[in-house]
Amino acid sequence: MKQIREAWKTAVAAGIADILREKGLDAGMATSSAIVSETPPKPDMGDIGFPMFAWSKPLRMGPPQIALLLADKLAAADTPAGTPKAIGPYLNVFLDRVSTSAEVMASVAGEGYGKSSSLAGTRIMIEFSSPNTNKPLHLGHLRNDVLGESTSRILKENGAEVLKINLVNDRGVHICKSMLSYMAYGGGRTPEDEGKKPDHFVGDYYVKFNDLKKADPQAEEKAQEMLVKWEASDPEVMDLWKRMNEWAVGGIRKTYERTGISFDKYYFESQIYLTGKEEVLKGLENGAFFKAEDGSVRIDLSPLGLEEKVLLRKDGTSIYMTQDIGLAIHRHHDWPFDRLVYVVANEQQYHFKVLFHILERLGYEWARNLFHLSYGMVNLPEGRMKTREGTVVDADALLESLKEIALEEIQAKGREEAMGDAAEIAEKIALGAVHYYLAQATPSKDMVFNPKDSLSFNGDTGPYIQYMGARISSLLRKRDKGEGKAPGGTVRPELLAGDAEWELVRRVAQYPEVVEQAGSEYNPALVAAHMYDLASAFSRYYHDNPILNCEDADTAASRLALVAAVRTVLVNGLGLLCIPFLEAM
RNA sequence: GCGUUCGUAGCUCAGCUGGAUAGAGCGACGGACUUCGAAUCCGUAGGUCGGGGGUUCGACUCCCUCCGGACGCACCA
Repeated sequence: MKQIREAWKTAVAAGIADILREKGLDAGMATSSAIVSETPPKPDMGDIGFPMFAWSKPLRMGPPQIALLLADKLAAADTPAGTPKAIGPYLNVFLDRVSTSAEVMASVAGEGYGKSSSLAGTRIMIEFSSPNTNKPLHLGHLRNDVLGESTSRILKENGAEVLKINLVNDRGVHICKSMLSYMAYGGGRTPEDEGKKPDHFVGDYYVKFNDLKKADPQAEEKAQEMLVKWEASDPEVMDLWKRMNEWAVGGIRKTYERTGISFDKYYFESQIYLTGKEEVLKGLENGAFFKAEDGSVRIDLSPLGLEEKVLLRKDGTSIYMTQDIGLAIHRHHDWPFDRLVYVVANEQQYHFKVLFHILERLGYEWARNLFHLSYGMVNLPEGRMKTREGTVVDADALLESLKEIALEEIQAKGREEAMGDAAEIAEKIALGAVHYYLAQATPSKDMVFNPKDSLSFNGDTGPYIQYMGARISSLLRKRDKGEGKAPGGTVRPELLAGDAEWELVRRVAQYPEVVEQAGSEYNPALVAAHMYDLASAFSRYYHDNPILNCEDADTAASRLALVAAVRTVLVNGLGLLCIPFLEAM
């Protein structure tokens, strides 16, 4: 589809250049990159649209006249297969359906439909999730995770070499709080003793710190003192810290396994929180930074229209920013990347703006290719999630409850026997529900997560798309068993040129362009939207047209091939979105 | 107060980078199972795109301003 589009752009450019020359004007401006193409709003208006407005001024003609003239020119010229037609101020192309269908079907049948080489040779590091080791993952992390994982997969699909990394926040005063609390109330018990998932076990003590504060007014200070001991590698503190961290990280990894999230490399703040100091001092030497009167090292951010920012305290200790400077440089040393993507909530926009500026100021070439994939908050229908009010949605509990509801639904429909392991399917439906819901929203915007809506099997949801995939799979299973009219039939592209079939062919054909755009914009929501469009187009087609049982063998074989192509796109696209594809549900 | 950002149908979201009558889903109302699984499909109602200016042949999209929400504005991470 992209090649076809590009070919037509070139043809249109040549046509415009012709007209320019005839008018004695400079034809140089009519390059194919100057030609805007779009998709007409309705299929009966054609397959590719070229608006003529922009040429109105140089040609001193009305757009409709240009379109007419151009249509004539192209009709006489050597163009790709298809028919150009002037429709108002647009020159629309009606593709040759038979040859296009044949081409599309052939390319879907090949390996890895949707892969492109648009990012070939690019090394991209992407950081996401970044959990704290004092509590389990919550709904906000799930959005982060699905964005990070999907974006990684989409970048890879476009040919990039991707390294997924997780920066675990395993140090700091908040970690000490759960440790203190455990010392007070834990009694040496382990997660196994209580039969709890270990990250929840740790998280519960973090919450209990509130009780401790009431019981011991010195609790906050004690946490600070413990942090000092930790930094001094006090053996007792380190011992407990290691034990609790293992619990927390172990539990969090279980959740990643469950949701299909993975990392190529883990970084732990405890190991790198001191880095960055040298780089800041280097920057001080070469004049990027300056020493303030109080002895702290700072940067002047007036080029950004901001105030100054401290990078090293007057006592020489480092801060969050220092650490991130060091870490970025360190990472580039570990794995020289062309781009680095940080999937971090939008509350840290200022931080990254400054960080990127600092790294550029330090003269790193790659600093211009750092990207903050900033995403909005996940709110609930009742409002914002608040830690203090206990309204934070726990990731594990959410998945569990969605799974249960899905299972009940399966039982209510009496589908258990038809699908083998009902619990496993229910789990995959729950995952599909959450991941689709989170991936479908534009990343940068805040969103409302409604658990009930996400699981609704009607409408724009993950389970709906999974269902359509299952229905196609069911048809194909039947074909393979020799049911229906297809046996002995031949796939013939001319049987895929009707309006109904063409609707599906077009959407299948558009998929690779969608993946490419999603990659260049770091936006999985584009893929999600296309999955829904395709699934619902299939559903309509399926409702209106017999597939397995249609009149003759050739038609049945052709339609089954078309529907199989739809299935391939669903399999590939859902894969990019971390949504399990289901053969039956 | 300053900065960033968002405001599209009752609700949740799209809107192809400035173009063809602003689109979906949910909810509401009304329809469709003797035929490939109805977890489905079809139809109806519902919008002065937060308000007001401006740029443009053309603005939901760009600029200004006001209103409203979110998030930032640490020598915390």
